Amino acid sequence: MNARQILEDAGVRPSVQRLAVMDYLATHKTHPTVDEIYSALAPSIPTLSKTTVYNTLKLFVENGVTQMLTIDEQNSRYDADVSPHAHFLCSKCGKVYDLQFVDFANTLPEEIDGHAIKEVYQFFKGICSCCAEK
Amino acid sequence: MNARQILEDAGVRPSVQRLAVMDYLATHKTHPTVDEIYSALAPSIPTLSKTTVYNTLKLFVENGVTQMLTIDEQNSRYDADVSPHAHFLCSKCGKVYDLQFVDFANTLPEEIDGHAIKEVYQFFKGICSCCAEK
DNA sequence: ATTCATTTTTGTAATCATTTCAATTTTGTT
DNA sequence: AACAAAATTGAAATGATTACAAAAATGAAT
Repeated sequence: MNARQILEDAGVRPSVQRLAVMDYLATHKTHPTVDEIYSALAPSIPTLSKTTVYNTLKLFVENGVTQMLTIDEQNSRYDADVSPHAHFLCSKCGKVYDLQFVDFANTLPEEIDGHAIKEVYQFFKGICSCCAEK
Repeated sequence: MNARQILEDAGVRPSVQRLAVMDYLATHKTHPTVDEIYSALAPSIPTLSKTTVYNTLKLFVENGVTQMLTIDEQNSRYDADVSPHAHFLCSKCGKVYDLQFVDFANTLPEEIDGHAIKEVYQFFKGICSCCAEK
C-alpha cells in the first residue's frame, strides 16, 4: 500500500509534505528520528520546516498510521508499521531492529488488572549481531 | 532490604543523598520523575541539588540497582524494582502501574535473531481502572 | 476565474529536561 | 591535622520539542 493510500484511508489530507514523510517512513524501516526525516527530505522539498515534520508525525500518530517509539532516550523514533511487533535497540551502534512480538503475538490481552489496554510496546536492548561480530 | 543494604551490595558508597534517593524509590513505587524525587527530598536535605539527583540516578542505573523507564515521553521515570515486570501508563491520569510480565516471565530469551539481549521493557498504555470508573 | 474561509506550512522564539563543567564540600586515609 | 579522592553543588550550555503568529496553499461557493 502506498503512502497516498494510507493517508486517504486514515482521512488525512495528502499534502506534499505529508506524502513525503509517509513515503519516507514506508520505504525506510529504520525507525528514523525527526532530524533524520527532515535531513532526508529537505533537499527535495527546499521549503520544508522541521516544525512541519513534527506536526506531521503528531498527526500520523493521532490517526493511528504511525507509532512513536520511546526506546531511545535521546530522540523519539517513528515507525509506519503499526502492526504489533517488538523493537531491539543496539547500545553500540544505536540502530533499531524490528523483532516479532515475543510470545503473545496472537493473544494480546485487551485488559490487564482492570486497565484497558490501547497500546503495547516491547523493547529490547543489547548488542546486535552485527556489532557482536567485530 | 533497606536502602543502605542495596547500595552496599552494589558497591555504591551510601552518602546521605544517595540513601535518600534510594530510600525514596524503595518506599514510593510510583515510578517518580527526577523532579518528583527532588521536590520530595529537598525539604529534608536543603542543600540538595537537582544535578545530584540526576547524577545519583545515573549511578544507580549503571550499577543495576535502578531501571530507567522511557514509557512517558516527557520525563524519564525511575524504578528501584529491577526484577522483570511490565509497566502500564494511564493516558488520562499519567500514573504508571506495575504489571506482571505478560507470558514470558520465566522464559526470557538471552538472544533473538542473533542479537544479545541485556534489557527488556514491556510498556502498556491505555486508561487505568481508576480513571475508567469515572 | 475570483473571492473568501479554512487548512497547512513555515520560521522564530520559548520551553524545559538533561548535561557539562568548574568550584566547593565532604569523606576516607595517612 | 593534612592530603587526595570522591561527591555535591549551582550556573550555564545544550538540544529536542512546542507555541505561536504570519504567510502560503487549498477548496468551496459564487
